[in-house]
Amino acid sequence: MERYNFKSIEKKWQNYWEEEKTFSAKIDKNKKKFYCLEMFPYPSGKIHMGHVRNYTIGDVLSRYKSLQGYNVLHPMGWDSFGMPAENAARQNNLDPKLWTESNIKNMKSQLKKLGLSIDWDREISTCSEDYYKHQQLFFLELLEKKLVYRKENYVNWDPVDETVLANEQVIDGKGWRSGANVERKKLSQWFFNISKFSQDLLDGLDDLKLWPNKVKVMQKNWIGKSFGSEIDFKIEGNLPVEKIKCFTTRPDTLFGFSFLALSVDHEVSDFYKDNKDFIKFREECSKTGTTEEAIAVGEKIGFKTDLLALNPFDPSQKVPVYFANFVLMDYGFGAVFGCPAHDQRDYDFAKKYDLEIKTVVRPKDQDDTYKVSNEAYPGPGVIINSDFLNGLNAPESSVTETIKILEKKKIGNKKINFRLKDWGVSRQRYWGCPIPVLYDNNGNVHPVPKNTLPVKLPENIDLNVKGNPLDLQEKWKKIKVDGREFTRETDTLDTFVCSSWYYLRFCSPNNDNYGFNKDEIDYWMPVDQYIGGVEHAILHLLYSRFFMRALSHKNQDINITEPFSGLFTQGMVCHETYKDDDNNWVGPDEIEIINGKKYLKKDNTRVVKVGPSESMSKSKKNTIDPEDIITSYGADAARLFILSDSPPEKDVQWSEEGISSSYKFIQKLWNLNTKILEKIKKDNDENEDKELEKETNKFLKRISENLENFSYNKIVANLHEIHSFLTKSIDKNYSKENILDNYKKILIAIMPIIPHFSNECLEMLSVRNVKWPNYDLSLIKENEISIVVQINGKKRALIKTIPDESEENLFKIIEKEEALKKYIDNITIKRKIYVKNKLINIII
RNA sequence: GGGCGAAUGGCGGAACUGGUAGACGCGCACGACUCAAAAUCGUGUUUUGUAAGAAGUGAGAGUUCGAUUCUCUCUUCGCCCA
Repeated sequence: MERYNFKSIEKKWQNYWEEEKTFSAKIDKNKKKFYCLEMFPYPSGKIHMGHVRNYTIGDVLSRYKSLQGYNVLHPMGWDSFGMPAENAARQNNLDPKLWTESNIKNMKSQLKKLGLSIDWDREISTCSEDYYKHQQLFFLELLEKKLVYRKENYVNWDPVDETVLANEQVIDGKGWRSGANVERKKLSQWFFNISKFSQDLLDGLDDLKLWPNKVKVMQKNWIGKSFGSEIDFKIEGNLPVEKIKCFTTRPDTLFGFSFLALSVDHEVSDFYKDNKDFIKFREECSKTGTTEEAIAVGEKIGFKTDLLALNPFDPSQKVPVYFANFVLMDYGFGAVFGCPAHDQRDYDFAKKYDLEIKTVVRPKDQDDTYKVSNEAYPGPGVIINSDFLNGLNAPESSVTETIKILEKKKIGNKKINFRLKDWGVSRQRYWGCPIPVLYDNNGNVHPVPKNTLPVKLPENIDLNVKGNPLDLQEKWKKIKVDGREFTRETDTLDTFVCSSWYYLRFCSPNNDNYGFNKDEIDYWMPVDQYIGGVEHAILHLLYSRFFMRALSHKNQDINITEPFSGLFTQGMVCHETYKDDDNNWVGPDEIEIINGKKYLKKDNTRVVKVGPSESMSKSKKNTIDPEDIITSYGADAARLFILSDSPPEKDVQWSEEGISSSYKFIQKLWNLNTKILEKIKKDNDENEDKELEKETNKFLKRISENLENFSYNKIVANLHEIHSFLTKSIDKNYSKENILDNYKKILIAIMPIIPHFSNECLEMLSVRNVKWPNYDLSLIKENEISIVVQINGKKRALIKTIPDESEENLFKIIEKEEALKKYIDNITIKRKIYVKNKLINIII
């Protein structure tokens, strides 16, 4: 029997698809559209298994929808701006553009080898001028709509590299590359006003029925709506400060007030800017870092001011005002009131500085003498020791009641606060989209005239410099407009901006005068199914949702607010980890298996330590190169295996045994195909067709359902089952016509999973222009079914009968059943529970 | 610390709205082919027991004729936020 030559067959079909432009998408208003999008990759140089999984899942869906008759848009592009290119270029003295372009070329050819149904004519790359010029125009439009603004903000500053670091580039307070202690520095930066849409972004989540709940919960928490009040505290002391505004979610605990805490960046700090102790304290604070985690874990420290704050409900109660390291300027107003009894952070602070701890909430099961001890009590209960608030249920009615009183007395207001902060988009980097803004000699902002866009990145420049290379490009920076001199903005945009609208560009990749074309986005948008890693659950997805709103803001031409109506987040690809005796990581390709034990390949004597399966990463050396896999086993085998072992939303474990078994299975399918072809050649008009029809339709039903639910791992199981059925029954007397008809349907149904194999076999049967085979429920109907007989809930027998049998008839059969006699003969039956076509439970 | 989720054979995982637990695959064992091995094919494979049977879905309780599925408590793990 001839072996399946995946190399030539896969190549053949990939060429065919390319030449025929099989996956080219065109608007056809008579057809229902389906926009399937996977998160586009960063062109790092090579695809990894995560890509294989992501794009295989999307490809299965695209091909399935296409077979069902949808007009499918399935594009691919490159998220090609960003740090790695700049770093690589710096290290090897290369041009980031050339580096990126050559990576794209390589990865594109690798993706093609996977046999993906992508419309490559729509390929886009965010670092190309054709892309970023539209982004610059959007920026200016947002500037006009006042959705972009400039403000001073603290950043992580690396004094050695003279550069701004992202939070994840700060490791233990040190720069990831230089190792220098990171400083806080105030810089003027560009911001997108995402917080303007906080409520809308939150409300929009309810309409996203096809999003995983966990992602919606994560976004909801990130937006972080909290309900409370702002309160003005009167201040006494020797400084010209009359009052300080605070935000709190627990105004009902005001009687437990024992200090007021300010951020070191609060305006009151101006009075202390020359105070040596305060300067020292502020330095101390910057060491603990500004992340919420660092603050929660770190020691709470304070600096006592000369001010006293008055309790608005009882002005005779005066408490000290502190600067404290756990108060952030960008939360509320940079000021919080401390209630140690009912907030652990405040409790720790009060203990340290020996401040009063007054209990004002008691748990429901305690009486009014209850006193907080050892730790704060933040839970629900009843208000005590609080004058006119006593007896209220906390926090439900107590918070709203307190706010009412505050408003009546004009000392506070109801206030909704959001955790979501405006999006800082300035990056002091070369390899990004230039921000199209100019400064005149007085530092005033002017948009770059739209007709002069794009602002192109200067090429062939020296990247081995400290700080932002663009800052040193004097020639590029200086520009004359209408005779006036200006200086260019040298910051570039966060790469998340590029990925916030690329889904629109795919609808009209060649539209030259604007980022997209209205008719085209009206037809294709929104994305019906977006697929990608859960690591983008918050930022990328939220930014994209914001960007769609920002574009349609004050623009009646665009009536899309949610870019992605369906979302699927796939799990990671994992692999066993290995270490040698010296605890060095060892890669799978450095290992040899002898008698079931894993040895180091190079000396064959030392056994490696097998560690847990972890997500593939270069540092742990547990990566598998997809290209090697495709070369040795073929794209269909790779696709089949990446889908087979786990549900797509969970992590999958890559294994040598697994991929090899998928490879063998395709060989088995091929052998079966050969047998079926022989069978079809022979005339045979005898008739055992019913069973074949039934099994085929059962298979089609299962595979259709599993495709709809993303249960792709179960599809692989279905495939094994139908293979096993056909292998066992191929020698039966099926008529030629029937076997052809059913086998054809099976081949079409497996096309989304293993498209090269399926197309090849269909071609051998001269089948073209295929449609998704719908199943026929009437053919699946069984004429004999098994019913479980339970005695007191325990399974005792299985009896065969016809469907929908009456309880009486069924019981007649049961009485005759030998195995059951010992249980029911001469015994009174208390009760019978009959679940039609499933089971009968006899209670004795 | 808070939120969300998960826990099923040696392993990955099935089990529709409560109704035959362990589909399918891997691994393993045995057999066939072979001088032999690999490949391939076949059979078996939750545990225990010769068997009939009994036990069994992280632990403990509850609801129910019946619980992997629902409720509560706990343990462990994962992810996110801190």
